[in-house]
Amino acid sequence: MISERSLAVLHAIVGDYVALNEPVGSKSIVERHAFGVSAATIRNDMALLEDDELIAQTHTSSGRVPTDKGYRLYVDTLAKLRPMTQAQRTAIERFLGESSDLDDVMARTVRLLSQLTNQVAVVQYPSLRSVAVRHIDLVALGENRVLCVLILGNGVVEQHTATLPANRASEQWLNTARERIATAVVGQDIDAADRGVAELVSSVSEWIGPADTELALSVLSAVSQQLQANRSDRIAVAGAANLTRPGEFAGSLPTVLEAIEEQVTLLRLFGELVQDEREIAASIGRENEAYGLSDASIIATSYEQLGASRLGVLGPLRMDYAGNIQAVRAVARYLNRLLSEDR
Amino acid sequence: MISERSLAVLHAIVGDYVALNEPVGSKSIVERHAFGVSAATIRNDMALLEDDELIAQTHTSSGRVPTDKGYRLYVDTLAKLRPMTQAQRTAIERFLGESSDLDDVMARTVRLLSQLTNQVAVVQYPSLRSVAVRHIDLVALGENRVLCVLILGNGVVEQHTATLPANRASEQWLNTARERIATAVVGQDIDAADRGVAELVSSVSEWIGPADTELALSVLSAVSQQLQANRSDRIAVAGAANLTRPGEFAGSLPTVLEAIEEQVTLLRLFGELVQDEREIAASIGRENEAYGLSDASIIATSYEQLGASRLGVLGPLRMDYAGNIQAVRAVARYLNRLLSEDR
DNA sequence: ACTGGCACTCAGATTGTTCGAGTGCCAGTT
DNA sequence: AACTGGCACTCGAACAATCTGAGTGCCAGT
Repeated sequence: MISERSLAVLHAIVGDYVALNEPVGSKSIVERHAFGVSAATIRNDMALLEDDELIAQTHTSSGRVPTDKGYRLYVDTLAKLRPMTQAQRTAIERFLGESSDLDDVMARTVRLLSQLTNQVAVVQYPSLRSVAVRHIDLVALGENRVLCVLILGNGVVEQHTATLPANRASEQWLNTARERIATAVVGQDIDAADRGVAELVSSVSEWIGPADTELALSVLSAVSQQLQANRSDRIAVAGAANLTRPGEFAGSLPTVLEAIEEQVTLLRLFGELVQDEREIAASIGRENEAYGLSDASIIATSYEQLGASRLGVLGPLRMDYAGNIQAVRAVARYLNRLLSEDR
Repeated sequence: MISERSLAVLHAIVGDYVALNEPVGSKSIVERHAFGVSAATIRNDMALLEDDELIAQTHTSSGRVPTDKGYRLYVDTLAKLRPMTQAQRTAIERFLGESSDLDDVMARTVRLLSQLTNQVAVVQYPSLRSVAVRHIDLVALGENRVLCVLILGNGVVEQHTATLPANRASEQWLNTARERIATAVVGQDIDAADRGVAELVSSVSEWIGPADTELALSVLSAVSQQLQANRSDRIAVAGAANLTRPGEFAGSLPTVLEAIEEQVTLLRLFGELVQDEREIAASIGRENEAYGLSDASIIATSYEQLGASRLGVLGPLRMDYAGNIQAVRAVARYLNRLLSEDR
């Protein structure tokens, strides 16, 4: 088992290393922290920590550096979170106030988070699953295309075009179809709406002439497809420039940039990471190996009461975990308030 | 004036430097290119080129490297464009085929361009100015908010929420308003539609009870605002990882990443760059100084017949201009076809 | 107008040397 | 048993000295 003081030493090492970006040695620890013991004693503790693979030396004889495992233990034993600085608070406050459409809110939020943490910030768009369909529209579009527009309770507008089979849909035909679908769908949440559409499909011949079943089916399938592909799988990213801070992602920068651009990766990662709603989750170094992000740490949480959407930051192993956790939590809380109040 | 052969030497230097990423010397030129003359002669030509500041040496005695001005002349005198490789052709062909909504098309196009060029690709969303309004909708949204949805001829859906003054709009009231606005707007192009709305505003008291003028005005202003803020000012970016190719953007990487993220910058740059419709434009090195992109070159063109929208690539000074120009042109042409055919 | 030859320059690689922060270990102290 | 001081040792970083070779400018000769 790890002694009380050894753990304190670990914390000191992580702290100093994050602050100074240099391997930290026994001597500098006694200087910078008021342990009541000598350097030699610290060295012994450090030897223990090294046995447990919590810290490592870059080469024989030079200060220690936390390992992934060390960071992990550090985060897990992180008790007191530093309160946010005044600057951070006012930044969030000032950011409050005007909000207009969802895209705007997302863009600003992600930028805010990135500035607060000086890392890459990632915000997933709110999930739509639990939100009601407010309006549906079918608009004829050129030859044989129909545009389905879905307006959701939280102000999100979904669009999708469906290609129709040969026989064209008249304006009037579209009107009846729209009406019919609307009654089955409006006011329902996404899942219920989809079930409603499914019923329409099964009873299609009852409400439409047999000649047009094919037409109706293709429209319905488009609507259903659109309901299912609820676009909560969009994300906003900001602060990529922070990755270039010298010495951070030396070799793996391209990989990280690719991962960020490849939104699917991020979505999977976030999805897997944030399992328990409401909790802050961290994934450190090689824990992200599967996503090619072994050199990065991710701090994330979910931000809708209902939980399906995520936000977080991505940064180097050597990051200010305490501060970033705090910032992620604050922004999530703030976004919760903004989204619920506002709609 | 510059001699025929000197120009050829410049082309050789640019070509070799782009290919090898090493300053190129007189000797290596005679080896790699079939000039019928000796190294010493080449040296004389190079001295001339250097007098004209078209090439420079990194230090006394070591090969020459093109200057910004050299690249510029190179691009301007680029006559024969290498035909696209077979691989590139098939990539574009394969990419053809399924297209669904605009977001998808943009995402795929930008990725395609990035892969073809191995640079950062930028595609501005199609401009909406010249496109007809196909449908307009007003949807009551919570307490005192109204969501305006605008569907345009090219399949783009615009959304915007308007906050109403105290007196709420009934569902029925919205219906009449919608109808009225629709007749003024549907079928018009954006500009005409905006004029239509302006007329409605000036004659508002005629078609609405005086009690509701305030209400009507706020809705109309929202619609107008939305028409004006035609969102052609969105852009899609891909291939940021290409910036990390070793040795390319050594110091300026953060700046470049910031510029890419700051879409406003890119939009301005593109806007200024592509003046003549249909033409390929290039901006090299310090020509981009105003945007903090002195280390980058941009190759861009416009891609809608009507010209307001742009696409292009951004890369290091030392890039394959001929190939990239070719790729940009091909993708623009392709996108033209796709967008016009399809809608 | 072009060429061959020659002296000169200079970045980059290679090697050697020194310096010092940091370590492990052990005998001694509390 | 826990801590401390001391000591020999290690090894990267920093610096200096040296060497190498690609490349140049220039000039006399074809």
